[in-house]
Amino acid sequence: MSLQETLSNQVKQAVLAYFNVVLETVEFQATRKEFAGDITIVIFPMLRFIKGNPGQIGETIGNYLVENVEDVKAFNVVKGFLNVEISDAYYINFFNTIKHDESYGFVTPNPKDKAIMVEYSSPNTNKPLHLGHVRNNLLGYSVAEILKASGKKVYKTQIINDRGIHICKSMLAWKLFGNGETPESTGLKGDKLVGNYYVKFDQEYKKEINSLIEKGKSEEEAKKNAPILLDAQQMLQKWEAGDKEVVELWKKMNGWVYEGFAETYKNLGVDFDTLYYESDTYLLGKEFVVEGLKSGVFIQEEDGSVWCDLTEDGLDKKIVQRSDGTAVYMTQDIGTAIQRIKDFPDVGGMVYTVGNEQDYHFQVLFLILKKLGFEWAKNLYHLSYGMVDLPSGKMKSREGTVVDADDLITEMASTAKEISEELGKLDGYSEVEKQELYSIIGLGALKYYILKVDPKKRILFDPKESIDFQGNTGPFIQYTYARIQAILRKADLDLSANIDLPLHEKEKELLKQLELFPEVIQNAASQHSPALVANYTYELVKEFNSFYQNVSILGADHLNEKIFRVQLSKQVASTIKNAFHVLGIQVPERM
RNA sequence: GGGCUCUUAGCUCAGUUGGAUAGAGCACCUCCCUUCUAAGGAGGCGGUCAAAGGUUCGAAUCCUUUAGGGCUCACCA
Repeated sequence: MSLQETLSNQVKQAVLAYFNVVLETVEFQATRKEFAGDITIVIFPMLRFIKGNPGQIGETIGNYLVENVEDVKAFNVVKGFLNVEISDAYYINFFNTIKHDESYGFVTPNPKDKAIMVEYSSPNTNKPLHLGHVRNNLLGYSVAEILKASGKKVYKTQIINDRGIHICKSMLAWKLFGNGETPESTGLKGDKLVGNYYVKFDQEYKKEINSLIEKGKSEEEAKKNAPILLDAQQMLQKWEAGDKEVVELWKKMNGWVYEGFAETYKNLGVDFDTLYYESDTYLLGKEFVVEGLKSGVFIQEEDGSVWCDLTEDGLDKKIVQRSDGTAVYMTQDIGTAIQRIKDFPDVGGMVYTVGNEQDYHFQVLFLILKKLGFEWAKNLYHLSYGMVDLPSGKMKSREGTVVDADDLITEMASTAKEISEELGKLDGYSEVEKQELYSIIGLGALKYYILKVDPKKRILFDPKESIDFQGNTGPFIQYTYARIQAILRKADLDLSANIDLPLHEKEKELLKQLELFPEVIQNAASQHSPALVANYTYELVKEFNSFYQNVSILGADHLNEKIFRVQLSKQVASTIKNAFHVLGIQVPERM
């Protein structure tokens, strides 16, 4: 039984004994630092059931706790807050139970439990990944890792949008202007090369629109009838008809893009367990349109189009199949969800990492799947995240204001290099080791900067601030980890012993902070929020640095004290490592 | 216009079943390296929690209205 549960029970007993009242719940909070005590019991909510003044009630309960709970050492009451002091023995005992646990805070998955599939990234294959994708990837990956750490089996996946007019535009432009260029011939990453032709298409398209307007067409007409657009549309039709030449080109160019993406994913440190391609899934879902019609979930209009009427649920009517019988996005998503459950029967729920501009789409999708009667539909979650804005405003690919993912990663590492060289603490590191470290620090800065913000909120990405390495940043936390490693390298001690001695105030604060970690992981999992883990880690590290600066670890007066402090530092390092692991951030031995 | 959502220090953000004097970092100002890594620590400055009402012992947090941003309302994805 946890201390809080014990306290809760004892408070209830005290209230029953002294006031003859049965309490349902007891409200706890951490005692604020300006007051003596460790745990605070809030008296106010009890006033609804107990007549009397809060101070007196607090005194009564406090006395009862001191007498009946071994770990309660003392108490004080301030304005209806009962601050309870917990014995050092309790915290030392807690520490002894966790100090050899390298996976502290993590829960091992039960193989009998249902798995969760986490979808993230899901890019179009016509241009390189940018900062928006980076947020998506970091969030999706981290939430997947957090879910794993919380005791769930997880599959990471994505749906690659490899077909459609967008890729045909790149294909057409390459065919017209590419002169047979390849990644090999140009030295360009495949996704960059294909992206260049997407831009090229847009330029040509605009030229044609302008010349059509000059010839007297309206803007709308010009946009619809520009020859290059018509050609692209024709290409899409050919693709759908399975035209050999088009399909071959499509395969070739998508192949280039995949190679480019693979490199970016590798550099970003994200991975997938299974992949879905839109070209395989876009026709799925149509059979469920038939099912839905049979069961009355969908209705067919006279023109043949099929709709789902959600007006009773406060939503609109939504089309699920065009009048020509072809599938729309919604049809495909219905099919893909069902297909995934078929492919992975142990999956009991899914998380979709997709920007908040699609909130409505997912609301509708989940509702339709529920109406179609799928049991798992209630376990679908749209991990909706806010846009990434730049100080200059929104990112717009057409205006060239997007921040390229690869460039960003490179820049972060080179900034890390500059700062590291300036500080000059890496004597004895080989060039390879140094490069690896710069990458760890640069990525740490980037990932932490993005993940520390609540996913739901939009992010203002300030390049200058993102490469800040001081304060609430990834490198600050990595630095603390490296500092502890330096101590551990120097500490030639037997760390297996259980030490029992009075705690320094800073030691106690650290232990309290460590105690929170498992709960933080569980909360982060249920709320799908890496930000909770990031903010927790920052608090832990701040606490440690204060300890480090105020208390001598290796210079402790007594051997037992020294051993304990090294053990404590080691456990803090291990917890930093675990917390950062679920954020997808590595920790360095030195920096 | 309908729906959803956001607004907390100069800037970027915490603040999770409603609880004590609203907290951090950056920036600015003081101090602290012959002592375990100063990418650090100790402190200072800085607030009408967008505004106004309401609910109650108590509201940044819940409700209503208003103002200002964002997203969305396609036989696009």
